[in-house]
Formats: sequence, C-alpha cells, structure tokens
Amino acid sequence: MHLEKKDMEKKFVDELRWRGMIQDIMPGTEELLNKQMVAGYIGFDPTADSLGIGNMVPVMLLLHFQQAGHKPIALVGGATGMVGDPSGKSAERNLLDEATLNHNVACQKKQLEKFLDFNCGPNSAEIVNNYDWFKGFSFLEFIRDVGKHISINYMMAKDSVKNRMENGMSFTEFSYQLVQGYDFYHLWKNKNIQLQMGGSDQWGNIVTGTELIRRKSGGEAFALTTPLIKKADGTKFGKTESGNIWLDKAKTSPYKFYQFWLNASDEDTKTYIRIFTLFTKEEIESLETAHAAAPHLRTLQKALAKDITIRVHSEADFNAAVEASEILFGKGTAEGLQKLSEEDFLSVFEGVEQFAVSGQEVEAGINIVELITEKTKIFPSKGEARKMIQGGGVSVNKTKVENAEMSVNAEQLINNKYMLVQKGKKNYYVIKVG
RNA sequence: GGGGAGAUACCAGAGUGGCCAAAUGGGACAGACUGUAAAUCUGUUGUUUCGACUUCGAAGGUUCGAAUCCUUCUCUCCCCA
Repeated sequence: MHLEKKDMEKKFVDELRWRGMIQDIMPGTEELLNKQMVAGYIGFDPTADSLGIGNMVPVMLLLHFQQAGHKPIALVGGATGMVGDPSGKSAERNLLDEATLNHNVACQKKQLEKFLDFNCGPNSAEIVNNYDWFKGFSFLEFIRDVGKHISINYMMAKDSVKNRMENGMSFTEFSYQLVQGYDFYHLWKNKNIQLQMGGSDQWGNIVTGTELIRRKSGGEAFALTTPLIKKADGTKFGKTESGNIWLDKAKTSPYKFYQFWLNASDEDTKTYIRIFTLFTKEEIESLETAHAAAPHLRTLQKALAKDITIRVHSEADFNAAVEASEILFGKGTAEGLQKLSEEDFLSVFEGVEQFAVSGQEVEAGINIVELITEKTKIFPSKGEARKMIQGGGVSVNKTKVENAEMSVNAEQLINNKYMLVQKGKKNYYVIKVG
C-alpha cells in the first residue's frame, strides 16, 4: 500500500518547527513525511468525560498533520485507560470502572469529531479504540507474543518507570508501556500507520512501540513528540482556581473558556497562539508587533481567545462571551448594571454561576455574610466571608461591601430579581431572587 | 517470612508533656499597583453567635494538662531472604 501524498505545499515538520511544537523527532521521520502520505496517530487517555484544553495540543497536531496531506488517526484508549499510564505521575493511579470508561471514550470521540475532517478522500481522519483489539487478547497470548520481545531491563530504563522506583509502582502500571507499545504494532501491521505522536511524556511509551515493531517484525516506525506546555510562571497549564478548563460547555462555560485565554500572560500568549491557532507565521508576527506597540490593548490575547473560542464552541458563543466581558470588565458601573434589560442580563450571565434565594428572605433585608455563605455557596464559611469583606474583596452589584454588618434588601435587586456578587475582581456570581 | 522507617492543615515539612490552632517554605485566595498581563509589595489561609469549640492516621488509656507518653488497630514505604 503506497498512497500518493495529495497536498505538498505545507510541510508538516516545518510547520511544527516554527510553531515550537517539536520536542523530539526520530531520525528519518521528516524525510518520510515529505516523501509520501503517511498515516499517524495520537492516543487520548479517557480519564474524563471531556477533553481538556491540554488535549488541544494533540488535536492541533492531528489537524496540522491532516492539512499537510497526511492521514490522522485518533486513538481513544479504551484498553490503556483500564491500565493507567504511569508517565508523569508520582503515584499509583486509581482505576476507573468499565462503565465510566466507556462513557468517557464515547464523549471524547464526539469532541474529536469536531476538529478533524472525516470525509476528504484518502487522508480522511479516523478514530480507533484500542479496546477493540485488546478485548479478545488473552493474558497468556499477550505475554507470549508481546512480552517476549521486550526485556525488563529495557522497560525499567524508561524515565516513567525509574521515577517511580522509589515510591513503588504496581505491575499493572509497569506493563502499561507494553500495552501502548502493542497498539503501535497493531496499527502499524493492520493499518499501515507508521508514525505515533504525542506529548514529550509519551516518548518512552512511543519508542517501546517502534522497538516492538522492529523486534517483532523487523519493521520501521517513527515518532514525534511535542514539548509539554508550561506557563511562564512555572505553574501547570490548563488549570485555574476553579479547576480544569474543559472543552465541554456544560463543564466550562464558553464565557469562562474565553476568559481563560484572555487572561493569559503576554509571555504565555506568544507560545499559545502558535500552538492553538492556525494563524500563519506572518499573521502572528504582525499581531505581536501590534501588541508590543500597545500592550494594554492585549491584541494577542484577544486574537487567540477569539480564534479558539470560535473553533471549540461557536461564533455565537464567542460573541456572547465578549459581550459579557465588556459589561463585567469594561466601564461597567453600578448604574450601567441597573439599566440592563432582563434578557441582556441573563444572556450576559449565562455562563456565570447562579444561585437561587427565595423572595421573602431578601424582602426584609438580609445580612450580607449570611447571604453569601448560608443562602448560597459563594463562600464556604462565615469566617472566610468576613475576612474577605474586611480585605475589600467582595462587591455587590459592582459596589464594594464596606463592612460585614451590611444587609441587602429588595431595593438593590436588578430588575427586581437579580443580584450580582463579586468575589475578588474576576469571580462573578448571580443570585436570583424569586 | 525477617528487619527498619513512617502517617501532622491543600502540599512539603518542623514540633517529642503546658509558651501549639500548631514554626517554615510552597501553593491558593484577596488588596495595592496595572492592561482582566507579568513582576513586586501587603494581608488571609480549621470552625465560630468571637465567649469559645473541634483538629496532628483510628480507637482506647495515663495525666491537672497530650500532636508529643502507653496499648491495640489500620495504612504506607524501604531493606534482606
């Protein structure tokens, strides 16, 4: 099987190189990719029922891969997810039960379908699930056919294993690299997939695959990894105070999603815009020039946030997020807020966390601390709420709460129904009274 | 099977009879400054009706008084065979 590569104008490796998306690449990989159409895959770990933005890196990788005329395959790890990847983990993982796993695989599959083209001729994308070839594979068969080819010494030399020798690691996790390695072998043998990609933490696992292919069949396969994204301040990418940033709107509203990108630091944005958007090199450089000339306009962050919000969600979601942001962070004042119509108010705060409180409770006036702790879950304890108020960190309807004894009543409601509570500068909560 | 080490707040990690709601560092949150950025500085980080109350793996015990001493239990790690 040897297919003609259909679109040669964009060279995959060159493209990744200037975007800073290459950590390691196996010798010969680039030559192969420039010569012919190649099928390549990336594995996704079904630990949650939605992909997070961290997973957007491999998604973008597959997208570039397809745009360069190659055939992208996304592998969802129905089988590997049952074992647990030790890479990058310092402790033994908890295993998910089968039902959860199936659910997660199905959800991730649906999300992946949004980004790749599954109907464009020979290089159409595909999704495979490694559970399909592992479900009928018995333990004895596996250790005879696969385990026999790879030595323990080889497996133990891997960083993912070495790092865990101190704290211990189960046989299950130890065998993970073999299971993943076999995926590569299986795909290489049955689907002519010659390349596996992934994050740099996957290098060891990927190489076990190419090694297995070489020893078992004398075949050749290739590998390419991306650097792990780190924020300039060294903290983990893709997380905020309130947790992971997910692609699923039900888990992370488009508003929050948009805000996440908008809030990225200048330094990080330069990295992100190369990785997460499809802007060309020239476009990015001109955006950077514009940004440097007037940093307070945050040209880069806006371009990044817009592009990715539209691609992950939709244009309408993006517009709503911008509108909400304008009102919350623009010249929005207490008066401006009062003037909002009910529909506008609701659409603006669609993605903001909401709480309901009954009418009578507010009618006569209610203490602010009680309102934000007991009636709603904005603060976990009264002590904390008081301290925050004393530190000037709480506002109601854009007006700072001066002391903890203050009470609020029906007169302060917006449209006689809503109240906007702010914890710090960026965390908004809507209280609906009625 | 034998020997050893250990379990303290979100994490790391001091504390080995009262001065301990528990050092220090990190993280997190907030304030100031800004550009909804970064850096910096400051504050907070068990609950509370501010009188207290419940915390140091679990349960008991000794004591006027326990994270600290004793007993049992649970769990974790390391080394040897």
